[in-house]
Formats: sequence, C-alpha cells, structure tokens
Amino acid sequence: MDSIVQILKQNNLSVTEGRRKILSLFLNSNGALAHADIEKNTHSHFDRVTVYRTLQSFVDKGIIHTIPTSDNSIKYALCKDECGEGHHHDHHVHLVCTRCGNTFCLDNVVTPTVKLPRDYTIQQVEVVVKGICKACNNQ
Amino acid sequence: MDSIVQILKQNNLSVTEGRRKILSLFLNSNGALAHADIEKNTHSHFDRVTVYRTLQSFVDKGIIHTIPTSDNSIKYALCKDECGEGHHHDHHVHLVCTRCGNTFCLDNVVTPTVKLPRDYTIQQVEVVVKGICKACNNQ
DNA sequence: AAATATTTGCAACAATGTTTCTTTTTTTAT
DNA sequence: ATAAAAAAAGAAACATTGTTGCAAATATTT
Ligand SMILES: [Mn+2]
Ligand SMILES: [Mn+2]
Ligand SMILES: [Zn+2]
Ligand SMILES: [Zn+2]
Repeated sequence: MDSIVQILKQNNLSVTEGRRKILSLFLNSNGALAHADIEKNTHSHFDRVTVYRTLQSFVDKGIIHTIPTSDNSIKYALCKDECGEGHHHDHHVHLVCTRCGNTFCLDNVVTPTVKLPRDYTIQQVEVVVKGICKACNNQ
Repeated sequence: MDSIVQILKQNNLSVTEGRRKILSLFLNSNGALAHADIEKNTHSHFDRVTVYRTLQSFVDKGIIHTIPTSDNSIKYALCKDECGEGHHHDHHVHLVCTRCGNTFCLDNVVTPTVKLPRDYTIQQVEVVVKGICKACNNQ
C-alpha cells in the first residue's frame, strides 16, 4: 500500500485527494513549508480553507509540527520523532537560513537543556537558529 | 528631562504623543506586548497604521525586539541589552506562560550555546520556553 | 449498493498588515 | 518667536491571512 495512504490510515484520517497531495509535499520537501508554499505547489487546486483544515488536522495527529518564527509566518514540517495525537515530542533545533530563506529541522541536533529560576516550570523548549544552511554554505 | 523623551531623543526619533505613550506602555509592562495589546491599552486613540509604524521604528532603533511564537502573533518587548540601530543583541530566553498566556523576557537566563554540524553557520539563537511563569506558580 | 460519517468548497466575514497621499505636528533655522 | 523644512499621523483603499456555517460532494462502513 502507498506509504502516504498508510500514514493517513494509521492516524484515523480518511484518505482524500487533498490530504494525499499535501502529505506528499511534506514527504518530498527537505525543508519546512508555509501555508503559501502549499497553495503554490498545488496551484490552488484546493480551497484555502481546506488547506488550513488539513494542516490543522495533521498537527493535531502529530504528523507535522509548527516552527516558531519572528515574523508572523507559521512554518510546518514533518514530525520524525515519536509524535502522536495530542502529544508532540520534537526535541530538535530548527534553522532558518538567512541566505535562501528556507527553514530546516536539524533532527540530529537536540535542544539544549535550559535552567530557569525555581519559580518557573518548563514544559517545552523551542530553539530556532538563524544562520546559513548546508546548501548555501557549500557554494 | 522625562526618561521617555530621553530615550526617543537618544535614538533620533522625534517626540510625538504616540511614541511617548507606546514607549511608556512598554516601560510599565513586565511582559511582552502584542499589537492588539497596544490598541487596547490606548483605547484606539491612535490609528492602527501609526501603531504599526511606531513598533517598526522602535524595532529598527533597537528599543524593542520581537519574540518568535508558533501561532502567528508577534510579541514585542523592551531591549535591555546593548541593542542599537541595525543590531540586536538579545541573548536571553523567553518564556510563554501556558496558564496566563503572557510572554516574558528572562533577562538573567542566557541562551545556551548550540553546536551545529560543520556545514552550518550560526548567526543567532532564539530560545522560547513554554511553561508556567513565576506569578502563576505562586498562587 | 445503500446508509452513514466525514470532508470539501463556497460565501460571508473578521482580523491583520500595507501603500499612497494629504494634513498635521515636530524640529530646525532665522 | 516666527518661518521654513522635515517628519509623522491620519484617512482611505486595498491586500493578505484566517475563521465560521452550511450545503454539496466524497469517503467509509454496513
Ligand atoms: Mn522540526
Ligand atoms: Mn526579550
Ligand atoms: Zn540556505
Ligand atoms: Zn503566567
């Protein structure tokens, strides 16, 4: 069976053209995608609302995760860790390349531990590095 | 001289009612502010465009900095480090309280060092912690 | 194949952000 | 203090982004 269909079924999502296509975009992209990237790559074949809903359901199911940015543009990327419905466990660092503008999950770079004063409780640590990506550095 | 006026003059910004009021909001707030918070606190006394432009000029001058979020909502907070026109040097951790929803600069918590593979270049590291803030923990 | 459940697209709306231009305010020079 | 120059604010129009309710279409279950 198609691995895309498999992922959708495993997550109790009914298999529709939009979900198949959008999931395949993530599987075939090495960087993170914004809503606009998806609209563009699908040539607006799907309604904007459908794209929003699809992204949201993928996040809910733990198939993709969001990446924080400083400029009001959510980026989404495939979860490669043990994420599932209702719980994300993405403990890796993200890189925003200031040259090509792409955002990447550095799956092998774990988030450093942060020590806060006693009064605070840590639930999750997000690390976003601005810098130059591999591809841009090698040219 | 009023310290607010002083800050504006030091940064070569002409002193206007809007800038004075918005800067004082930041000086009197212990957390970060979103555009909407400012609109609300000024009772929409200033045009929305003016608020956008004021925030942008403050960021440009290094008076305030933006804080990345995962939900498409830019937060702004006073720069307490050595920031200036064209260069921000905010090396502290940010905390988003999942109970009260506020965002705080933890000025005393320096961002941990991150080690990336040789192919990458680091320019800036942003750390956002989700958790419970001091005030919420002590009640 | 029919019944049921789910998803989609559409429309209308709300919120957020940008651009251009005129008026007003602030700053500088006299 | 006044006039000239510079800068900022406000208004309007528009663009982009995100949300909600509902009927039609599609997918899943029986
Ligand atoms: Mn990631
Ligand atoms: Mn800060
Ligand atoms: Zn790059
Ligand atoms: Zn709190």
